[in-house]
Amino acid sequence: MMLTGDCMKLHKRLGKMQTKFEIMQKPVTLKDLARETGVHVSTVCRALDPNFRGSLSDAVVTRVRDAAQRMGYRPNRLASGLRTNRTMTVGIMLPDITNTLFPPIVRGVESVLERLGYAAILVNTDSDPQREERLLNVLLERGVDGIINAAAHLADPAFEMASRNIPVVTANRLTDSASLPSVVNDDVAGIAMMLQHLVEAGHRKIAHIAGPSDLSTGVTRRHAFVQHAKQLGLDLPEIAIETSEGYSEAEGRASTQALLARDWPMTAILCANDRIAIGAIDTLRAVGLSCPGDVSVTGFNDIPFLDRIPPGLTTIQVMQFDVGRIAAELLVQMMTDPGATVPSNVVLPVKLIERGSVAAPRTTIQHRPAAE
Amino acid sequence: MMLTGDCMKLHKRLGKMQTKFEIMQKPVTLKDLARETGVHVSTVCRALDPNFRGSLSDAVVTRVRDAAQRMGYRPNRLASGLRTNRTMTVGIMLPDITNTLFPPIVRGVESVLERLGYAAILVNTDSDPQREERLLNVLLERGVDGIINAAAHLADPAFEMASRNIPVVTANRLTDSASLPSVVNDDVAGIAMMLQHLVEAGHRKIAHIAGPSDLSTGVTRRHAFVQHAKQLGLDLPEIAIETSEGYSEAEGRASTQALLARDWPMTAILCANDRIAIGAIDTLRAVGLSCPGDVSVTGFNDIPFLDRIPPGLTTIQVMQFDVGRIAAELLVQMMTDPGATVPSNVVLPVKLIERGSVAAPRTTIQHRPAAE
DNA sequence: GGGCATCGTGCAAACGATTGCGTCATACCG
DNA sequence: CGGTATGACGCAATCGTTTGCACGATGCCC
Repeated sequence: MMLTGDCMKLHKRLGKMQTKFEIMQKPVTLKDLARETGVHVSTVCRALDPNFRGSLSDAVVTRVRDAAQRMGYRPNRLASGLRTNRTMTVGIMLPDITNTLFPPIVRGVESVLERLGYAAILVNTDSDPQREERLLNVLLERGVDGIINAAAHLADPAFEMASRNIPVVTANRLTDSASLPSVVNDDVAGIAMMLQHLVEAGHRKIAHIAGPSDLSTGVTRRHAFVQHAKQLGLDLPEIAIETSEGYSEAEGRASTQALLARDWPMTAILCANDRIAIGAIDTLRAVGLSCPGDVSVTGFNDIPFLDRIPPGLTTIQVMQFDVGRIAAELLVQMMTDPGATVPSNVVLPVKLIERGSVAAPRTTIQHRPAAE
Repeated sequence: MMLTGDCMKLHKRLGKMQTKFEIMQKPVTLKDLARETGVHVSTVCRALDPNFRGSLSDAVVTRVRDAAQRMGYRPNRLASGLRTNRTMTVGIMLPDITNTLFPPIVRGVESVLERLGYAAILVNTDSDPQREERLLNVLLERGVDGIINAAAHLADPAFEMASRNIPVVTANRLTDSASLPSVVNDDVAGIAMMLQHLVEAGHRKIAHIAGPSDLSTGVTRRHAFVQHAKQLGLDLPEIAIETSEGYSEAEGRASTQALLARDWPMTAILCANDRIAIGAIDTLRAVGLSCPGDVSVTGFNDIPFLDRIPPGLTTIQVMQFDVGRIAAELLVQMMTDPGATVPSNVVLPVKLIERGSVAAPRTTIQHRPAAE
């Protein structure tokens, strides 16, 4: 009877193993180490725990550790996580990793988490709230210890909910709720510097292509633009601002067409980010206007390779790696000491990078191409 | 006694909860659903299993599912994975996500895995074997069901080992061992096309900056270059080839300096990838040579924004998204049906993109800048 | 009407690691 | 020498799901 049972079991196991991974050896567990070293599995567990605050004889500890080393023991984080409720895994949520703005954030996050033994599950929301909610579940089902959200929308009910049960830090963007710790760039200062720069170059009629109005970067930069334009006493009619639906070259092109169609004699366009600015320059060129000859254009972020793309976009350099790094540091604090309330909102300094896309305005401004 | 124990427990639990996440409710489990619906937890489990092949009364199924919905049940993948040995999580290993070559691969992988309910743990090796081994452990400890390795070195003992116990597919690169399924671009065809293109433009003295010799892309492209150069009857001395240590602009600059120092009258440099090519053009310009006027330069991969960088690099377009997508499809096959031996090596077609960095060679070739 | 298949559920043992508590034995103190 | 503190370990429950098996009930056939 017993024999039969064992045979069956063995047979099945072989049946499974003989498929592809022939030499597949079962991973060694604490139980195996216990058998090998002749102590109880609980003792093995403690011997392997680097910060175990109890007492074990040195003999046992070294014996266990040697065995673990020798037999290639690899802790099973699933089991461990099930028991302790800590998986040493965090979630990173971002709009789209192919957007060059985000990889540095990821590396920044990893730069602090990896040392501490964390791994990161990465998900791309494509700015789709439905996907975002689904992916949030994907993370929670896997018991992540915390989440870094670089895809935050201003209104983000799912995350508001989640953040009640699990540490969440937003990176690069903010949520409406001030309760969420965040790490962002100094959008206000960046816009102020840029506007100042344009004015110093002689511009007085400056248009703005704003980012999406459901993103903090969109509204913050837009608001900063309006505020500082007023302070500087600039002429700022409604039609000087066009709000794009997304941070893409295509949106930049479309928005620029819209601006041009309005017949406002702008001499510069301050764009909410680099990709929009690139699109803007595309459209300017397409209608026969040159940048910076006819219209100056500025960006935001200073994405990679931007320095190599003519005419060289004058932009605001942000520290994306540090955004990720500091966000991770906050998250670690929250994860390790849930008691400490760490809801800080870190704002990182930015820097103006002058390139070739800004020049003094022409005395005679010719807005529509002659051909039209 | 029992009472005291319970009190203690309760006290502790409260102590933990009252910290930051006040309203933190315990996640609802199968047990909760069982209590709620009045059936056994095993029944609940089956009722929730979409492809359960047994029989359950419709009444119970709907009752359970309703309760699950209502109470916000979220399956615990840790527990599930512990029991079934399937975590619905895969590992993606790549050299560096900030290298724009890799994000599309990641999205390609996700495009197939996400639909099937998989999540991805992403790790960056920085091409450091030590890190690679450590990160491999990070993945295995978390019980990933499979690994997509886009950071493969030619000799990769760790992965050879791992691939005996768990499905592994290499993407974009190959390993020495033919046993690992892989998805790569047609490096040979790409180099052949490019060489042909240069020859048709009139070049006969073509140098090559090869990629690192521990990477399949490095040696494959180099080998293809040599083969086709011979076939085309080109003059190809040893000094026409410089092997770089990495796929970076800096390496491209250094290698180009080395080539220039050799006094071989090359009229074109075929670079192993775009970033090397960009570096090459940098150096040419630095010593007063123009591209394509004095020396034609070509790349490989067609990374984003390349079309916007002057003079417009003529390059080979690869389908990185599909590399990821197909690698994931292979992986899924291997994960779901370990019996089927799927070790195929998929090679994706490439395409020549003509831009401005290739021109006919000058009749009079002047190699060292006049100033030197 | 007895026997037998089938259906709908329950039972309980896993999976591997963690941890509060209990239990020895030794050491030490008065 | 009795008693107690302490050190070194074992015991067993627990985390949440899964799944082979058992078990009662119903239906069906001869």
